[in-house]
Amino acid sequence: MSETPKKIETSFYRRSDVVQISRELTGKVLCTKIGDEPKTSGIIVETEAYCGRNDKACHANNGLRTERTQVIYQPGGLAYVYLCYGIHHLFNVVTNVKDTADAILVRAIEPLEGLKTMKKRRNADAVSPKLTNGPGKCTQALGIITSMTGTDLTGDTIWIEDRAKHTGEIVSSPRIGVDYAGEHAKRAWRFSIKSNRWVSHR
DNA sequence: CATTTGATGTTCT
DNA sequence: GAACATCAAATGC
Repeated sequence: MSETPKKIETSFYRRSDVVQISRELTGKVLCTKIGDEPKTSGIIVETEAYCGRNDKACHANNGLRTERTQVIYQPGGLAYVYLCYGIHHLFNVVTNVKDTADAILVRAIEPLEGLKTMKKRRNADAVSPKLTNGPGKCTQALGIITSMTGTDLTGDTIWIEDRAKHTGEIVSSPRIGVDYAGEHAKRAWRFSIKSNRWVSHR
């Protein structure tokens, strides 16, 4: 009667509606297995959608194609990890087909497996919301770093599982930290699980 | 409590 | 040289 963890496959990521995928991603389980360390995982409780076309908040807005953003143009199902403010590694899921620059930022998770390892990586002595309730904290707890950009999410380093687990109502709200995007910053493309204590707050 | 500020490094102009 | 999808510690009530 165990739940059968099912790894999400490529077809899930390659659909065209990044906002819809972003919504569906909440409640799924993000997992990592880095080197010899134990598997770590957590329920995705907060995501944000970024669309390459006509979205100023996206790094690859308006066809901007650089060394950093090229992975977003790859077919869906890859990881896009980049360094923010010189310190934090932010993890995104690349979606849609080749040459379309859509991606989803994972902003917060609810710790599930490998708690001891995550605490060690975060240099924390207790499991509390502080452990993973922000995009930079998630990646640190899961051991994700920028060199993992381009990692295939159907591989055995970073992947996402679909467990039919009850989570909660999904609510949408404006994206965070993208005020520079003008009108586009107001788009309600952030999805989170209602009343979940692991969701980030501003 | 709320608000401010320093840390930090890669990317792009 | 400026900007940046952030965090934690310090300061001000």
